[in-house]
Amino acid sequence: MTAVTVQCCAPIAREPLTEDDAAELAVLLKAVADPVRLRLLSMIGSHAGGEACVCDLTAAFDLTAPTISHHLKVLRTAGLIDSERRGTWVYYWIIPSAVARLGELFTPLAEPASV
Amino acid sequence: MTAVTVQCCAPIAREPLTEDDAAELAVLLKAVADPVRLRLLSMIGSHAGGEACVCDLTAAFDLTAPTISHHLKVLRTAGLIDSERRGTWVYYWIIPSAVARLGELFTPLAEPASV
DNA sequence: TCCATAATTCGAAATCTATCTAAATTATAC
DNA sequence: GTATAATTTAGATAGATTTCGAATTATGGA
Repeated sequence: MTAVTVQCCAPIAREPLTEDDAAELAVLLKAVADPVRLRLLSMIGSHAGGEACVCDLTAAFDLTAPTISHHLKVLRTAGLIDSERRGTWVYYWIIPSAVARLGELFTPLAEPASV
Repeated sequence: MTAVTVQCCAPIAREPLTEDDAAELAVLLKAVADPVRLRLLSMIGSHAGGEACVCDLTAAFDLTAPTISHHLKVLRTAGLIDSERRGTWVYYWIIPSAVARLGELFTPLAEPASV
């Protein structure tokens, strides 16, 4: 036998969020609620080797370097990505646990009761 | 034996999002990237009976009725909640599949390889 | 039919966000 | 030193967002 668990509801729907928790969560969600940042996140995450050079990222958009830099900083401040300089270039990678935490907010806690 | 699955990565990080997909997703994420709407969503979802009256929701905030109405409309337009008038009052409930879809974006597809 | 209440819609004000240009700054390689 | 990659800063602008008060719609009861 496997799952005794009950498909309840996303953590966000189990009990009302406090005002403070909601404010904090909104900051995290705002970080990903932008088309450019979503693409940056997915480009970084899907890049070979798990990391991407800013030079590649900037080249993929029709935006200036300062603008890309700004978006990367928003993602970084939110704790979703991290970076390191190696020689001339700066590389970014995803922090999987942070992204997973986002997912857990909306995902039912338990597996569906075995069908 | 249970899981042969590999913990890969969130769908968002498997391959780069197209510009169109990113734009569409951003709309959905923007809907939840607001403290008031997050609280509304969690209040509706955690309310006894699975639905909540606008009158209860409005009373819980220090905001006017039109403002709450606006936020409910954003959530509704995003497909996250639905509503029905019953007599004098209007009731809202969560659309679980829509909320779950949000979660799936950031959740690793597979269970962790059995430890 | 008229009135009171619940909720939404409308229109406007204040604020925030994304983006640019341009310039300055930092770090590294040659 | 000089060139390149990237970030930061400042100021500017266009557009989106949050919020309100007033007007509107829908319903139930006197």
